[in-house]
Amino acid sequence: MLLATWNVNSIRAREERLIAWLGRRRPNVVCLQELKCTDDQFPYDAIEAAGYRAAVHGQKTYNGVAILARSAIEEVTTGFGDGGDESQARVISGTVEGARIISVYVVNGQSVDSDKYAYKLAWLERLETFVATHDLSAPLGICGDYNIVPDERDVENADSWAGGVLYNEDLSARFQRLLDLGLVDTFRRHHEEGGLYSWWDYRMLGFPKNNGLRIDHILATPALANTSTDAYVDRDERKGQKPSDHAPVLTAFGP
DNA sequence: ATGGCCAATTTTATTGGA
Repeated sequence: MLLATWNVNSIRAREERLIAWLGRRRPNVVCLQELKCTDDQFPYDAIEAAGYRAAVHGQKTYNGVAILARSAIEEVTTGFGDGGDESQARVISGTVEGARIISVYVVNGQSVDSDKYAYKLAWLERLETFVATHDLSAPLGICGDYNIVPDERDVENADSWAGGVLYNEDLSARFQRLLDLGLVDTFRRHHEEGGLYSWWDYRMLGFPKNNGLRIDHILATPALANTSTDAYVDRDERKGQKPSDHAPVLTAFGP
């Protein structure tokens, strides 16, 4: 099973590229983030024509997450369901081919002294609790834009990012806590080296200079992760006309 | 040393992204 995650930065702006990419890569399951559209604006027809089902949790202007799959997506739920704030569409879950799949769009945080960063930290607490409510002995993939740089290998210019809302010791510790629950960073399982990123700033020649961050992650329970055979960033999707500022990250599982 | 983006909406500016 080929599992992908991609922050498309507006699915309407990216529709043409997304459809072409689905046709080329044919992933079994795709977790999308930053749809930036409501459910009724979602391009269901084009995605269906490409051979995919879609479970969508949209929102006007901001956020929005989805799961695409070539087979049925069952038991779809949205949000954390923990009684907390569900006003931002950042989580959708579904079961595909016997694996529970969760698409997450973690809060960015804007600046460390902002209310948004406080919300990010509280949201990450909820994510940790949410993960722990699952059967972690079963196949589970939690994929998305985590807005966390796990460690120094995952940032090109560490000095300029250190202490910010994406890269600091507290966030790295929080990411590690997710791994300590039993999740595996499937990309890291196949790449111990640094310098491999999933996001590059549109500005200041970020991509040509490889001034990037690895913030999009496919985490999986051992039942799934132990079967992974390959993981990679599809850097070609950051090139050419109208790219998202994120490239897709993919992990292949199974025999 | 600095600039150099993109998308949606509130649109000829503002907000947010990372």
